[in-house]
Amino acid sequence: MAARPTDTKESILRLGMEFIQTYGYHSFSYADIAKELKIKNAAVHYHFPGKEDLLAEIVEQYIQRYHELARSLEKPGISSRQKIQAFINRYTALCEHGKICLIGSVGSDYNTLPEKAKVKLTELVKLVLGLVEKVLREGKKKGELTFSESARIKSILIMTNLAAGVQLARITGQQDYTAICNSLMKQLTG
Amino acid sequence: MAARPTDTKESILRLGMEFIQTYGYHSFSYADIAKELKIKNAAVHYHFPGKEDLLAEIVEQYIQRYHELARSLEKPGISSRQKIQAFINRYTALCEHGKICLIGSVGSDYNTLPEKAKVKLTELVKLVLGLVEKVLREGKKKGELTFSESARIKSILIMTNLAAGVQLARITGQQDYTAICNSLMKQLTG
DNA sequence: GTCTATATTCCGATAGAC
DNA sequence: GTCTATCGGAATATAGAC
Repeated sequence: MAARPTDTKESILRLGMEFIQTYGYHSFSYADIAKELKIKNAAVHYHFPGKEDLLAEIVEQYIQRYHELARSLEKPGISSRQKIQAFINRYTALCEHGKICLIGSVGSDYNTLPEKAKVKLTELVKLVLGLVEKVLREGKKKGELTFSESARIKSILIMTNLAAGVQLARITGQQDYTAICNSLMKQLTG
Repeated sequence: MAARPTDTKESILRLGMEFIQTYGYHSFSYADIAKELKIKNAAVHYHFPGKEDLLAEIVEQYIQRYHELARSLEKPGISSRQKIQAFINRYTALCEHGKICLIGSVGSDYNTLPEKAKVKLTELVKLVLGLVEKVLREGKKKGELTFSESARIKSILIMTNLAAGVQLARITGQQDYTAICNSLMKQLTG
């Protein structure tokens, strides 16, 4: 099934991410991953000795993806509105597959997480909030975005709307999430 | 330990609620409850045959508490501002104990919930959103609250800010949650 | 209503062969 | 790098005595 040596490891990470966003960290097992990849329990343990090692690398991968998003948005010619939209689009993609964001999923389990994962999760949240805050501050300065709160507070408001919004979508339907997105963009771009 | 027959059942419900809000539905066991109440595993099963029965009753209890809140806010002489504050205060109380709201906790586990709990959770969310929406609509009509969105959308925005806000507080600290509350009240009451 | 005792299943994890 | 085999532990749950 796996040709190059790293293929299996990458597949495990991908599946782990998917399971966490779909079912939650405590609701999938190494057996679930092994079955899906048509390998055995022990093979998963070879790549990630403990489940907490897998979790830490999944959160780390999410961090790297946000660094990549930040870099891609630094290219010239992208409006602040487009940058905010790119951020929102990440949540929309999750929503359309019945998933929730990693922060919301793992965050709900915060008090049961191994210390290593707690630290990485905090790093991730600060990264995301910082990214949004920067876009907001620049957008306001350039006159492309309008909001009355501080950029810091506004980034928290937006992120909490989206993170809880994708969770709400699974309970009451996707139209509530769509309404959140429309409202956020309308607030910011008048 | 338990004098009246219903004491144990009430204690189990109370502990179950606390565990769900602190650790999550999949991270506590009947053994945890039994140990805390100094009874045995089997005694918990007597009151709630399956864990999903316990979950359903906990969500139902939460529904009843919101009905009580709704009734208490119908008394005359309470301003719309005070009603919103009463709603926010529920989240603040959770936050101060490192807990998150039932909706956010169980909502993260949505795809793994028994059908009975899913139905009750949907009922709970609609109840809470409806309650906030009503207060917003009346407050706007009376000139006590200001917002540009529809009351329905605004209720969703407020609820998602609070639900995710208490989760964020465990990760990055309580000051972010406090900032959310201050911002929400400032938005609504100018 | 609570107990002892136990059945069943699953999970995370490891040893050692290939 | 993956396998077979297995261990220890925990969780949900039930039978039957008190």
